[in-house]
Order: sequence, then structure tokens, then C-alpha cells
Amino acid sequence: MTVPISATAAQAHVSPLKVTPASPLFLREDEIRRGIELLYFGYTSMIRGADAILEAQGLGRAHHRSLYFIARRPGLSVGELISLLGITKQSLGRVLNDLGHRELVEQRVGVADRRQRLLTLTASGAALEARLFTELERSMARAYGEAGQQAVTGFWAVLMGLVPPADRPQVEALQS
Amino acid sequence: MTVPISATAAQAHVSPLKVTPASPLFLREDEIRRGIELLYFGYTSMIRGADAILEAQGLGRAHHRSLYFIARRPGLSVGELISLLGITKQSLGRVLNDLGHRELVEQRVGVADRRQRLLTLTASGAALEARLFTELERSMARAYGEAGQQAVTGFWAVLMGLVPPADRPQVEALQS
DNA sequence: GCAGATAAGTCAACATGACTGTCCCAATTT
DNA sequence: AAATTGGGACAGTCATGTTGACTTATCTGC
Repeated sequence: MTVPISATAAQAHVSPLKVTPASPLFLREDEIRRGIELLYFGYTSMIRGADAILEAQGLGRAHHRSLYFIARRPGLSVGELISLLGITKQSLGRVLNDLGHRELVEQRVGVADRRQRLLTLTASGAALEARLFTELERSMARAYGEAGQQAVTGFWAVLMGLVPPADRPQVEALQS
Repeated sequence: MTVPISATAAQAHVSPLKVTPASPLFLREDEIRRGIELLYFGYTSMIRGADAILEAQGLGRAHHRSLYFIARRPGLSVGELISLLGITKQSLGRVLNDLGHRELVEQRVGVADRRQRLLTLTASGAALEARLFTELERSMARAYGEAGQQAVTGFWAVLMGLVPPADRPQVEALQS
């Protein structure tokens, strides 16, 4: 964590970042397009920060996503990770093989169901994930700080609204 | 446009989508991770809707991005599009060749600078882009409507905060 | 007017990360 | 005992990105 865990950090910016506010006619095409574009540029800006670290390790974004979710939910099964990432078993297989051979991820046999392989990070895997997380966090914490607490709540609400209702429980479940 | 241009549309949902609000300690790791995850799932949920249309045309997401920005800024140059997409000339070249051969995009010689190739959509290109936009819009309009006008302003503020300040003018410039 | 810079296009080779289809094994469920 | 499920593997393909080098046309500064 590069950000102190204190309320004063949240108050570092007394005046939130000014953006043109949404108008009462906020479903007009212009305002829809503004959301599409900001979502595209915001998303790509955030993840770009981790790319240099990944490239130095010979890894890609697919590896990062797996590391991230294994860090977030230690002991999740291969099937759960496939479901979160929305990719096929074959696609994930190669990524997990890479991460296993580099000793960044370990598998244990499931306790309740011995067919399952439960995924955890090794010490070096956790260290790498922490470095990658710090990059994302730097970007996100700056954005949160500039926009302010109330804006963050709105940010979450719109993003959750983009997720099809059927998929929302899975996203909510990531919150501990 | 599938959404009526009227103030009543914005009031269709009287009670905004409830999400756990950001806490005063909104720079804690948990709340940063929540933003990272919602951004990932929200972004992928939004663009997934257009994939079926693209696949039926034998096109991919790279083609969609080009069509989108050419629709947004008709007459932009190849170099401007490269800058917006953040890819190389070679990568874009293949996409523009595809779109040209299918007669979805046209090039005109620049007026001020005859080295430039200014890009516009053909009638069929505009029709396809409109269908793709409608898919994104359906998702975004639902999210806006569920979250409410004030949330949308916060959504924009955080996303703009994610964009490095040096890149912000380019994003702002897309707004007409 | 000429030299150098710039906008765009192209060729070749390559990496990543997704896909499909098929087959297999072990463990669980019915 | 049979069917289903979780996971792994092989083979092939496709989309989309990369670097490097080269060409052509055009613009700009001296």
C-alpha cells in the first residue's frame, strides 16, 4: 500500500476534479458517448501502468488477471477462475502452466471435492502481485482523490449497472 | 437512438441503484480493489454486447474501435486515429484495409495537408456503426438510468481522473 | 529551390491470447 | 454401475498487437 490508511488522505483534495456535470437529459447520445469514451480511456490508462512490470517478467495481461483474482480469493478453484475471467479452460490452462512453472502459483487438491485444484500464490507470486497492484492502485487512488468520495460512490453505481444483473452476484462476492 | 430525448427518460427510475457507498476511508485497499474490479467487469460487460454483430460481419473489436472513432470525428486523419487508439501504424493499417475493402470506410486526401488521408464512414459503414453503438448504448443507458444523474457525474469524474493529465485534452477534444 | 522532416503505406517476421474440437483421467453423484 | 463433473492435454486456427526497414508523396525551413 502506498496510500496511508487515514481519513486525512481522502481529504487531501478539498475541491474535487471538475468535470462537466451530467445534464438532466443525461441519456442523450452525447452523454452516452462520453461514458463510452471515458470508460475506454480510463480502463486502458489504469492497466497500462502494470505493463512494464509484466513485460520485464515475460508475462502478459492474461497472467496479471489470474494473479489478481488468485490474490483476491486465495484457494479459489480453476473452474471459479474460468468463470470470473470468462475464458475457456484451454486458454486458462496455458496461463496457469506458465505461472506454475515460474513458481508464482501453487495448486492444492480440494478438501471437499478432491477433483478440484485450489489455487494460491507462492511467496514470490504474492510479491509480484503486490507490485502490480501498487501500479493499479497509484492510478486509482489518484482518481479517487481527485474526484472525491461522493463521486466514487457514483462511479461504482454506474459500473455495477453495466454488469448484467445475472452476473452481479459474482462481482459482489469478490467483496469480502 | 433507442432512448427518447426527454427529461422524463432520466426520471424513469426514481430510486437510484443501491450500492454500498464509498466510506470516508475510501482510499483503503478494499475500496481500491472494488474500483479495479468494477471497472474490469463493467468495461467487459459493455463491449460484449457488440461482439455478436461484429462476428456476423467477420470483424473484431479492433474494427469496432476504428469505426467508433471515425463516426465520432468524421474526417480525422490516420495519424489522429493512431494516437487515439494507442497502436502502431502497422496494426491500424490492416484494420483500415479491411474496412476499406468492405466499403465501410473511405479516405479523402487532406485539404490543408495533402499528405494526410482523412477518414469517413460510407453509408453502410455508418449503418453498421449505428447498430454497434445501439448495443453499447443499451448497456450504458440502463446503467445511467439505474444509477441516476448525480452518479453519472461521479462516474465521469473518476474516469477522467484515471487518465494521465497529459492525455486528458485529447479525451476532452472528442466532446464536440 | 533544396534538404530534411512528416504522413502514410507496405513487407516480413513474430508474440500473445483468445478460440474450437477432441480425448482422457479421476472423483463425485445418481 | 452409470452418468456427470473438474481438470488437463494435444492440435490447429484466428485476431490483434509488436518491431524494423523501406518507399512515396508532401510540406516546411533555411
